[in-house]
Amino acid sequence: MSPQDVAPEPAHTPRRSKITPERAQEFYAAVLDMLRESGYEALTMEGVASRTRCGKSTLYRQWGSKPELVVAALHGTRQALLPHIDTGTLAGDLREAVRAIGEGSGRDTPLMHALSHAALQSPELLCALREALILPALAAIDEMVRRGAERGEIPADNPAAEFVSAQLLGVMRVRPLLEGKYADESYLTRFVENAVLPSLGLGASTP
Amino acid sequence: MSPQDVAPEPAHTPRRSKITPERAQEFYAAVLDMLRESGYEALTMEGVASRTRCGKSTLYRQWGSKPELVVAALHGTRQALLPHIDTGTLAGDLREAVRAIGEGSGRDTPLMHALSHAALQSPELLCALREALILPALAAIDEMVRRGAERGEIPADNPAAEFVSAQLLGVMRVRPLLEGKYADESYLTRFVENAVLPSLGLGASTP
DNA sequence: GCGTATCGGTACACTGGCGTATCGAAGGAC
DNA sequence: GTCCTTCGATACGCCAGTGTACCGATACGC
Repeated sequence: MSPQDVAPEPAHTPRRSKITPERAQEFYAAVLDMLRESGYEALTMEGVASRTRCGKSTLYRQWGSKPELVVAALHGTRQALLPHIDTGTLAGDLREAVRAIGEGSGRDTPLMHALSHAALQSPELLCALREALILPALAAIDEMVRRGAERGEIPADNPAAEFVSAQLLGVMRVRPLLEGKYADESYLTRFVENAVLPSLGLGASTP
Repeated sequence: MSPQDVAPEPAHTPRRSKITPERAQEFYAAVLDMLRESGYEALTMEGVASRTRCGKSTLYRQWGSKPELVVAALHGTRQALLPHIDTGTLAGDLREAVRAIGEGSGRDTPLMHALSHAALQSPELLCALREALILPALAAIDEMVRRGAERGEIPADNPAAEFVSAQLLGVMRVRPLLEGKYADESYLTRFVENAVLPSLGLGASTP
């Protein structure tokens, strides 16, 4: 993933011609990595410049300011938090979803943590965060629930249905405060088995 | 430089004698307020000094640094997020709890948001945050569940029991990202009715 | 090839917060 | 009433990050 390991030691950094889309992706990846590592406030333009081996002038020419760069990074790397999942049962879908989340918890969970407070104070940032990370995850989960209702696994008007995504995202966000570490697959799986599925009226032993 | 630029004090600020416990509470309250308003990173010693009308020297003499001041503020104002609640039924307790949380959501929810990311990078801060806010809330909720099991409302080994507090705290923390505003009483109540209680096997209509 | 636009890199002035030092003044002890 | 402590306030040096300006180098269009 990280392109920096293939740069052993050129005598001087090779000059670039223009900001190609591929090059922009490198910037975006660096920005998101730094956000995950240290948070929004600790992200600096100088840090981005030095990590990506570019001049600050390039950053300011292209994006203007740190908030704009972060928003662009979110929009520019809209990658699915959840892959497409369709196991045939709601319980299976949810189990697979938390497996995927736990597997990728080194990626999107820290990012949400890093941006959530900053986003509450910047409408643009909140909008970008929701579009890039939150709404896709919500949509994916709601789609699983919808299919489950369509198949008749749960009633179409199951009142717990609308809270499934909030439960999952919520527990992802609160676990670090309770346990000091991100929610892993094993915890999330137990949560789904023992809390989410029962709230929908599905027993823990449902296949 | 010249005394002409600011004349904010018609009356002279009354000198204080020493940092009495009451005075310390004023500092702590100011710190927590500023945390709620702007977050941990934006909190500055200079800001605290000017808001509390004290000299920076006083802050540094007394607390040494910003992290220590914040930790002291958390410890020094350990106020119950939840009042003591015992309505006689688990469902009643949980409904009352979310009512209290929703009512006080202008106080502790923003505080948790402000500190959660910083706490993940500072063990002392995480410890203080847990002791001051999180563990008391956890204990209160778990106590409700324990009493419910004792009364036979739910099985003693109900597997969903351990997730009740995580469900509640989690949804409190994720709501702003989904809806752009803190969880209010009405949302939390619907959540308890439609997700938490059903996950415990209690119907929504249980008194 | 050649010209030009853009790059990476650096220097600069500016800002804001940190932490220290110092000072006059007021409170409290006696 | 006097002395001594501690306060509030401010000035200072320091550092880090911002955003601009300028440079030589170089990839690309023609």
